[in-house]
Amino acid sequence: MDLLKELKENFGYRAFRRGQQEVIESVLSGSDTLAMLPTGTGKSLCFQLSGYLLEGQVIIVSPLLSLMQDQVEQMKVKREKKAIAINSFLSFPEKKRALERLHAFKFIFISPEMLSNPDIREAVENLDVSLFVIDEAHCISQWGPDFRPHYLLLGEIRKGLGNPAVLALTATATKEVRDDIKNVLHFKEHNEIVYSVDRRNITLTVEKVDTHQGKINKLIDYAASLTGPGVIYFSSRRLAEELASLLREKGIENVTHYHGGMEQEERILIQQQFLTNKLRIICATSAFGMGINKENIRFIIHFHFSSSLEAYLQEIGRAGRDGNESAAIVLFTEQDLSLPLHLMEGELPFDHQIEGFVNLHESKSADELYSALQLSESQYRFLDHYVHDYSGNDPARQSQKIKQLRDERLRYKKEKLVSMVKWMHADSCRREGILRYFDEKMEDRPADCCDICGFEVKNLHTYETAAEVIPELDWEKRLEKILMG
DNA sequence: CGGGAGGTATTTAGATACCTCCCGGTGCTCTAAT
Repeated sequence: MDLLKELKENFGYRAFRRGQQEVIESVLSGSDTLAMLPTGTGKSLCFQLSGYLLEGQVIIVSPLLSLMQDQVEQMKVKREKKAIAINSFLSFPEKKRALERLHAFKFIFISPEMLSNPDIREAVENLDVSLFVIDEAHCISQWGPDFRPHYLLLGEIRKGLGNPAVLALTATATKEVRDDIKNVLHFKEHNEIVYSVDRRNITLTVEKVDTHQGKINKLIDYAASLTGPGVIYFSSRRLAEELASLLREKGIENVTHYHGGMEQEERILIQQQFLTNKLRIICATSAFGMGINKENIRFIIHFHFSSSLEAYLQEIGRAGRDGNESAAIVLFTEQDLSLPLHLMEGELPFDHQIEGFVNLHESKSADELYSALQLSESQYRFLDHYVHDYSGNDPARQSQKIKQLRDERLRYKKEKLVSMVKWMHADSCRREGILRYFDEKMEDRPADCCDICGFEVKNLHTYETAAEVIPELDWEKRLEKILMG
């Protein structure tokens, strides 16, 4: 088959980007495929073109509603009408109608939660699915075991679909995480297509500061002196808000905050304004990022460091997609370690909660369990998921098993955190450190590599400011469309 | 665990010092009430 010809006919492009052809060839050969391609490679083209060249339907599992809506919308702009997103944006009658005529669609976007619903499963199991795509597949490993356990059911769901070929797409996954993904999805004969995670145009800097106030002062300096669009990451919603308003008080314009506690509409609006250069700096929690396709982000500052090197790489990887020089700066104090540790521990159930749950879950409702054991949502989900795995055992044994699982998970997360902290404290090249973590070797050092290699932020090339504000997109209509489906 | 808010004591009427308490991220979906 002449893939180039198909590319030209279907998309009007004359050449593939790096990795795309290889992925499509693997998918068309019928093998399961795990593709790790750098951000901005055009991963969705891989499953779209493959879909056109295969007989049956394509199911795409996506972690975020906004991501799904966006992809469907983009496909519709390109005159692909046979794409639909099945999610909670649909009203009950809309959902019912969509399920009745699901066979009429070629590309079906869906969340792992929705896909686990028995009615939906029945509907999709009647389809003729030729490709099962998992977008942002690292979520399986990053979120599956506690935050979003439905990710762990995808292997079973695949079986129900008649074992179609799988395409798992991600930009950052260590070898360990890739193995995890393959296990959960029950990979059979497969190809792994892995490209380097190195982003040569992003310089890496870690700055140790003595106090919290010292970090704030540094942040103000950077926000005032760095040009171009940037994102500042925080691990607290309150601080993201406070620092955004402090920066505005200091005369820095077009700054706002963004986090998961805000209204969906407001979040979409901020993304749009950032994309069109009406906002320059976003003070955000980790909620900001996935699905942000902005070419000219010039800097990413971490006011709080990420809880793993993978997450860090995802976050800084949003900079410099246009290939121009960009900066990643971590500001840290030794005291910063307590917050992520605390968050990790609070996410999983404590001993007494495990024991209580094991004893009470059969006689009490979910609401009663929540209040009797003072459970958070993620603690409840963890317990609810694993209590069934050991239902044959006596309560003491059951509790012991669940505690073991919790300890393992906690250890796993702490190890990731420790790798991040060690990396920040290291006195050897930062780029080499990251590449080593991903089992890569550095071939060729870029000129502006990292602070250890002699790079100083003050020498950062002054960029052409993206002064040009992109003409008013009709965001209100867009917003309405996204919200109304 | 650390930072911020708010209260109290101290010392002398506005401000500082110290204590205690509280809070802290990521997203999906369903249901019930409006």
